[in-house]
Amino acid sequence: MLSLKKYLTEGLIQFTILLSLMGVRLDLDSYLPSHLPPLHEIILGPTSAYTQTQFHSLRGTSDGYGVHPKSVDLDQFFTSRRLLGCVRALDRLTVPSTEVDAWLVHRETEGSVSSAQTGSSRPSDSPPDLNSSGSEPNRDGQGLEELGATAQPGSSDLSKEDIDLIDILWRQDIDLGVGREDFENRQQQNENEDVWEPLRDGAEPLEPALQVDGETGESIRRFPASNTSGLPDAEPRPEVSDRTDLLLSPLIPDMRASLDLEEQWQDLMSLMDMQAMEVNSSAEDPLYLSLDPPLQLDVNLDQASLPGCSHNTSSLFTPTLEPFSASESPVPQLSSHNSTDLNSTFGFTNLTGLLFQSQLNNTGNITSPTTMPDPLCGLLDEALLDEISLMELALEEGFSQVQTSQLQEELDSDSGLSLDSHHSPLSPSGSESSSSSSCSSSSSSSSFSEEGAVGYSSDSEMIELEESEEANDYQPQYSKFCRMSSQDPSRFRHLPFLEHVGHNHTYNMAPEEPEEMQPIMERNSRRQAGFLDRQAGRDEQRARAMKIPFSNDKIINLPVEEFNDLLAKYQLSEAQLCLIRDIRRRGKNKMAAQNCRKRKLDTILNLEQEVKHLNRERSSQLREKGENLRSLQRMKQEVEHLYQEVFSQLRDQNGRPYSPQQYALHYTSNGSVILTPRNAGGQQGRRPERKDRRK
DNA sequence: TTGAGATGTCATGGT
DNA sequence: TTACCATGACATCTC
Repeated sequence: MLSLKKYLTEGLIQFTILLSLMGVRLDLDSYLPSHLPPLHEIILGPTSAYTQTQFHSLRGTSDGYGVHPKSVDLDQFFTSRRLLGCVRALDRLTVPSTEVDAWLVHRETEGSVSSAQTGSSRPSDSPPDLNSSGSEPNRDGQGLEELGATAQPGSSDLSKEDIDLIDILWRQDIDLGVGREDFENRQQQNENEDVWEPLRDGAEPLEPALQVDGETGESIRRFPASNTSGLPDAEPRPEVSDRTDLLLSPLIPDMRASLDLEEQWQDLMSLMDMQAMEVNSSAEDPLYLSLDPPLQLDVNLDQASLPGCSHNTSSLFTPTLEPFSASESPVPQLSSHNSTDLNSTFGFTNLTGLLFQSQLNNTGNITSPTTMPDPLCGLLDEALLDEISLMELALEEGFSQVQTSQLQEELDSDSGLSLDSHHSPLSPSGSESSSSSSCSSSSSSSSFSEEGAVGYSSDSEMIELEESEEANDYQPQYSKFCRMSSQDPSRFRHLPFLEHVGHNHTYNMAPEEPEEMQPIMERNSRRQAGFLDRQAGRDEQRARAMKIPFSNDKIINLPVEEFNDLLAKYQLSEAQLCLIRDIRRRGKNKMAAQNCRKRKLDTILNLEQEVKHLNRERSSQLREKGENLRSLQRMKQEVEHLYQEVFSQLRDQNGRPYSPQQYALHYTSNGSVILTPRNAGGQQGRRPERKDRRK
């Protein structure tokens, strides 16, 4: 509407003057109603870009060959098919259909609209009523006729091509900042120089009038009106009615597919969440500690007696050293000093370190358990300790690159997420990166995969996803993620009803949308119409102005061999060749930029998911670490009590207990426990007492 | 009027 | 060398 106002307020008067100077009588008042499209659209005639041709209507009803190559629904169609395949492969989802709702709508309007069917299809023998569907009127001559304009093709001296050219030149002047005065002056100059005379008379000049494109600096060769192309017309433009029929052949509006897509997304995401939960639950499994081989005490039975070893576990976990502090026992209380000395005295594994350290902890002399030396390094399985230490290293000192890569592999295997993955299963449009590289090859072979399209964003998809976000609390990144998609229009060159859709860089909007989607759609429609009219339409206008005899889609998407062959078929000027190459370069780069940005979003989204996954895993491992530490502490206490119990029950040849100050039990590498005199540091090999004892 | 977001385009480097 | 792609940077536009 803004563009309409702009044209009405600024350009319409000038254009009226221009047309009046050329002898064309236009009833511009007929364009004033608010529901009419901008004037330039009316004059330029419809392209599939602006016409509500409802190409999306075939989506979901066929194999997609009815989808317009640049329709916003094409990517969604592919996405829907792929997701539907995934979901069906899971054999657990049933995709509900809203077909019944559509039928009810049809039933209500059945009496009033005799020719209309459910909205999922339109009879081919009944011409569609574009105006009644709320879409923009046909911008070709047909549209002019419907709007009551008197400048109909064939009824005026000016052909549609001339009107296009006039409009293009006028708009280029506006783009260059030429004011109204300048434009009027130029009009007068044109009138004086009779520049338009050949056009009006339809006489073909010997030399086509050359004009310099102020925007591109290129020379525009203008051809007479009688020859609409001025060049070998290898692609004759069809008549309006034929084109319209062809374009409107696949008219099956399909909101159901979009709704299905939302549901499929929800199910797919719930599945992925379930997988993530499984990963977490597996990671949270407690780490069971075991002693293997079992603690073994080798005590010399010849020199020691063992009067009844109590295995009362309650006593084992009593954090005191009552037996040692008994009054009748000659064993004095041990101090930390003794413990240190003992540990430093014996080079091999010393249980006294554990014993006395823990004892001191229990008596309150030593506070932190982390300061004590690892007393179980000889008792616990080394593999277990390695595992614990690795976890601590990972948790407290960060992941090393190797660990990160391992974790990455695990994450990839678990959730399918990858930092560098361009084929993330999360991606609604999957393998666009590889597809972009295969764009030309696919177009050359005229075969394509459903996910390999390269092209433009799907605005209706975005709208649907936004709607689904609001309704289903979708994660917003998914709409952002799905905002850009890829399509390759060249892959649909063989489709007959798309053959004439060559200048479409815009997106179709679904013609029959729910009422609640209308504001969003109108907003996006206005935005895209204005934006794409300037951006994507620029090259189209240039191509038309330069009389490029083939479509921009071909220019952009043809393989280089076919492209060169196409160029060789025509006698093109240098300016035309330059423009064609620019269009090709810009078009390819445009798609590349879209793919690049999509990859960025994919990467960001994947990283976001990965961070969440790592956070969950970190929490799980922290819990596991705490459990391990508690278990380790319990084992320390148990070993301590076992030591005390065994040591207190050892007797020498005289039946007296050994003094803890003079003897200590040591755990050797072969699993035996020996009793060693503390002052016999150089006599470690001597075993005064040895007692085999299975625990 | 300003800022954010989207998109197109150009330049550059890699393949 | 040429064509193509990826991407950073910038411009433009809309909201």
